[in-house]
Amino acid sequence: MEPQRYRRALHVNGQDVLLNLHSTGTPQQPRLVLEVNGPQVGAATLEAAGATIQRAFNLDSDPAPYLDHVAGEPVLGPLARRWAAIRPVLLLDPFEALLWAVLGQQINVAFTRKLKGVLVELCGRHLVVDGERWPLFPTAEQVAALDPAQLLARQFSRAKARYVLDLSAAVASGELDLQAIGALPHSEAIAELTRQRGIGRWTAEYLLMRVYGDRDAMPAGDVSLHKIIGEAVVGRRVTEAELRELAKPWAPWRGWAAFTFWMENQLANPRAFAPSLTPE
DNA sequence: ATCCAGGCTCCTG
DNA sequence: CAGGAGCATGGA
Repeated sequence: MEPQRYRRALHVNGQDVLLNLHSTGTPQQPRLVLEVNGPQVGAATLEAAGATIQRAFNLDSDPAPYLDHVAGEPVLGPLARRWAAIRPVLLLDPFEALLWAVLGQQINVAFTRKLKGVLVELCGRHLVVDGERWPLFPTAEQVAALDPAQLLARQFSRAKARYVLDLSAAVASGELDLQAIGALPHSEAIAELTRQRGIGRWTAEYLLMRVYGDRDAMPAGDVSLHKIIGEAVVGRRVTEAELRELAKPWAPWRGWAAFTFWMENQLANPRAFAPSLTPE
């Protein structure tokens, strides 16, 4: 196994820290080491960072029930086994994930990264560790304070600028409580999220899957899933309604099923979209 | 140029 | 309630 390292700045337990995750040990006995750097990192922050990483990398989840459930599926079964060692990775920060999802609506991933970079740049939040500057995703308050004209000048569409600013204001005011939504049952969480302008069903399901770890949440409106699952299972692109029907037997693992197809698709087509194996 | 991209809102029938 | 038009923007 190649040595892997993952580093990023994150707001944890009320403070900004730099997470440094790397693997050691052997392929037989792999071992993950997490370092947490920053000014005055206490035990509570260390613990919170550890819990965040453990959760985000799905380290405690057991793929066996998923594999069993789809074992009889002619297409998905073998694919799930192929990707059994790779668990769906969650996103670390709910607010960042929300804006990521909204930014990514109807545009390609490269451009989504660019737009996210604009927010980071305009707000300028960062952490300095050992003289090195690490960008931090802005707070909801910071984004809400931006002028729409700034965003329009930086390739945001009018709708996108509006969604981003309004949603940030809603999070800042507490009207949209991303933490509380994580405790709601699936359908209530979807309803709570889609109440906001700019969050449709795709975005809500995406967040359930990638932030809240709902293993059954599949963004069935996703055009990439229409193509890759449709072609893999019935030999042609399918509609959202067809995908929902086709995915029913995979419940309660539809989120993991989507992940499996995304991984497989990337193997076949390296330039295609796939969920990052490190939280973006 | 043309089509596509990890959709959403709003308006029809 | 389902379906679809219209929308904006950049990338290939």
